[in-house]
Amino acid sequence: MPELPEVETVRLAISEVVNKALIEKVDIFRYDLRWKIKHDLKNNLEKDFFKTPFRLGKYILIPTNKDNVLLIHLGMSGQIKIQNKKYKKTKHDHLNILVKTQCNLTYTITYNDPRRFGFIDLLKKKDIHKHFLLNKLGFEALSKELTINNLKPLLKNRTKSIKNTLIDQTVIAGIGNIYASEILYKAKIHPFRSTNSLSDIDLKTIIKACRFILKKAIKLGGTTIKNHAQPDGKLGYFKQKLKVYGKAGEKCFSCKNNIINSSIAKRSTYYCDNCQM
DNA sequence: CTCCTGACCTGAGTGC
DNA sequence: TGCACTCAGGTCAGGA
Repeated sequence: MPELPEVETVRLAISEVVNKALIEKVDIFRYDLRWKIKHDLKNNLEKDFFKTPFRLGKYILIPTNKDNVLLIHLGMSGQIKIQNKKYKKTKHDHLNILVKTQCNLTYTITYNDPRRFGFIDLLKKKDIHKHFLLNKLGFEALSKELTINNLKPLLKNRTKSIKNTLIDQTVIAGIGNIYASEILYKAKIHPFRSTNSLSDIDLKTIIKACRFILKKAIKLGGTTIKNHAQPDGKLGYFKQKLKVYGKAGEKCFSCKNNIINSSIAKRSTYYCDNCQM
C-alpha cells in the first residue's frame, strides 16, 4: 500500500490516540515479518507511555517516555487499525497494542499485513539515525531540504531513468511507484529520461510537482488501490485524482492520446508519451 | 559508486 | 471448479 501520503495518513490517525497514552498491553501473534520482531519488544514497551509520532520517509516512529522509539513500516500490504470496541482477531493480524489515553479511553491498535513485507522494531532514541533502515534515507520529500542544490550532487552520476531515481529512498524519502508516475506526469517529464540529463529547470519542476501531488494526496487520505485504508476503515480518496497510474489505454486528460504502461526496473510506469518530454 | 536481479510473502485476477 | 500464471503500493543483499 503505502507511500508517503498513506503513511502520513496513518501517522495522523495514530497521533489522535497515542499521545501521552499508557501502553497497557502488547500482543505479538507473529514475529516473522520482513525481519524478526525482537522478542523483548513486548516487555520493553508495556507500562511505558507514547509521545507524539513522527515520520521519516515511509517509516512511522513513535517515541516513548523511556526514550525508546517504536518503528513501524507497512511494506506493501500493511495496515493499521484503531478500534475502541472489543478486539476480534482477523486474518493477518500480527501485533496488537492496547493503549489507554489520558481521558481513560481504551484503544486497540492492530498491525495487519498479509504479505509480511512490513516490519516493526523498537530502538533507542539516540540510535534512530544509526538504524539499518533509516541511516541511508535521502531528503524528505516534503521538507525544505529537498532543493535543487541539495539534489544535484546526488544525481550527477546517475544514468538510470528519473522514474527509477524518484523511488530510490536514498535520494528522496517517501515517493513510491504510484506517485512517481503521477509526479512526472504533473511535471511533464518523460519517465525514461536519464536522471543526469535533467536541467535545473526540469528538477525544479519535479520538486514542485512532488510537493503538489503528495500534499494533495495527504489531504485526501492517500490512495486506495487494494489494501490501504485509513486506520478508522475509511478508504484513501486520492485514487479518484490519479491522472495516469493504473490508466493504461485511457485518454490523457490534456492531449487525449492514450496513456501508456511500460516497465521500468520491472515496475509498471504510466505516462503520456505526447505530454511528457 | 551505480545499476540490475532475485528474493521475501499472500491474494486477486485472468485464461485455459 | 481447478490449475497455472501474472501482477501488486517495498526494499534488501549480492553481484556485475
